[in-house]
Amino acid sequence: MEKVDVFELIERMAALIRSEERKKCTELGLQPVHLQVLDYLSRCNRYSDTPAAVTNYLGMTRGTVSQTLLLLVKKGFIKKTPDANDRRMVHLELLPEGESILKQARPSELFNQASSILKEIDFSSHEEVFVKALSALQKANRSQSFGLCKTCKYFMNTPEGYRCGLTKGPLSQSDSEKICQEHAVS
Amino acid sequence: MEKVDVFELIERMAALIRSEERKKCTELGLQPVHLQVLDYLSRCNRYSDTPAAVTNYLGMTRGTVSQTLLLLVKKGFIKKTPDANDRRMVHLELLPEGESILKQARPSELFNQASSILKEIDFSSHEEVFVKALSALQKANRSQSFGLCKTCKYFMNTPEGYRCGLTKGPLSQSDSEKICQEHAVS
DNA sequence: TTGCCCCGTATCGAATCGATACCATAATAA
DNA sequence: TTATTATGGTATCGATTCGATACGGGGCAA
Repeated sequence: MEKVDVFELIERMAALIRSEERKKCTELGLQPVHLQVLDYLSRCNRYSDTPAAVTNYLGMTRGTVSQTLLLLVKKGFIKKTPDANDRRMVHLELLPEGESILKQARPSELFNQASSILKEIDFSSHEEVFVKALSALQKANRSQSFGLCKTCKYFMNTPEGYRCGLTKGPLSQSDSEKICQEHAVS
Repeated sequence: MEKVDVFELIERMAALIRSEERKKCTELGLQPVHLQVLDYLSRCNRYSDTPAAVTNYLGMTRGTVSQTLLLLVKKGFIKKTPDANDRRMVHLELLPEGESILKQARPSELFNQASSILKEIDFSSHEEVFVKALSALQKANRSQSFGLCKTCKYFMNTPEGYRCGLTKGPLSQSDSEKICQEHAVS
């Protein structure tokens, strides 16, 4: 765990997943936060299915959470039921419609593609698993044509230095390690 | 890669990182999207440092991106420079202030803690690396007291079934695998 | 030149979000 | 018991964000 920072890799994967989710969200007419709330509600038990817990977990204010929940109720994704013992409290419950939206929003094709890419790879070390997992995600995401410059099929290593075969422009070491929009896999 | 879904684990880690970032964001008076833009700009080369690329990458509309960039310029985080050849285009550049904010917003303590936890663990299989990485993240995040019920120090396995030592309430199998707000590590 | 496409911006309206104030209930103290 | 404080949730307002639409200006091809 010394050469590569595993959590740096995880953060990169998280960013990739985030932007994928964002696209799904706009398709479904939701904000990313709404999905996060639904996701949380799908994974909490009866001690943590309250607005206050959502507030703590997501780091929003109570007022904002209250409104978000109002919206989710109005859309029919969740249900509120008062607590039997403490009448200040409210329990939240994910309705089938909410689960369905959640399932739609999950970038499952991306994951499936990435999984099958990952399956065919042999690993020599544990850090490598993360490296390969990230690159599998990036490959699976290639439809959007974003990726690291030096993994692009137009990337050329000439005697005069790195060069982009598409634009013919020279590339610095730093360039080659950054994201390019024109990224293509061979 | 059959028993546990690696990307399911990654998604969970992503969610954890997201909520951590959100907290940092509100502290810094920014929206999560702004950080995502800054992060992108720190990792793109001269073929992808334009508003259009940001638009594609984050899945927002051009108008929204334009406004976001306006705000980031006003705050002194980025700089715009027109393209020399194509005068329709604009190149974006992260300023030192922007890099500094980005560095502040990154949940580095969380990662450091998680890393050191992870370092002391032996792995028997490659999938296990992901399982342990998630649990390391959760442990490092314990200050917020969220975590899986069955990993809590109050979790009890009695002859009559699972039970919460804090509330004395019985727990179903499903309960025990969900997030609890009162989660504590021993 | 004309027409067309692309990049970026401006504007408007709907929605989100945080701050503040507020109400109801519970827990605690007097 | 009553008073006080703490807690969980809501309502309202203003600032901000975001998407839709329209627009201007530059490149490109016929």
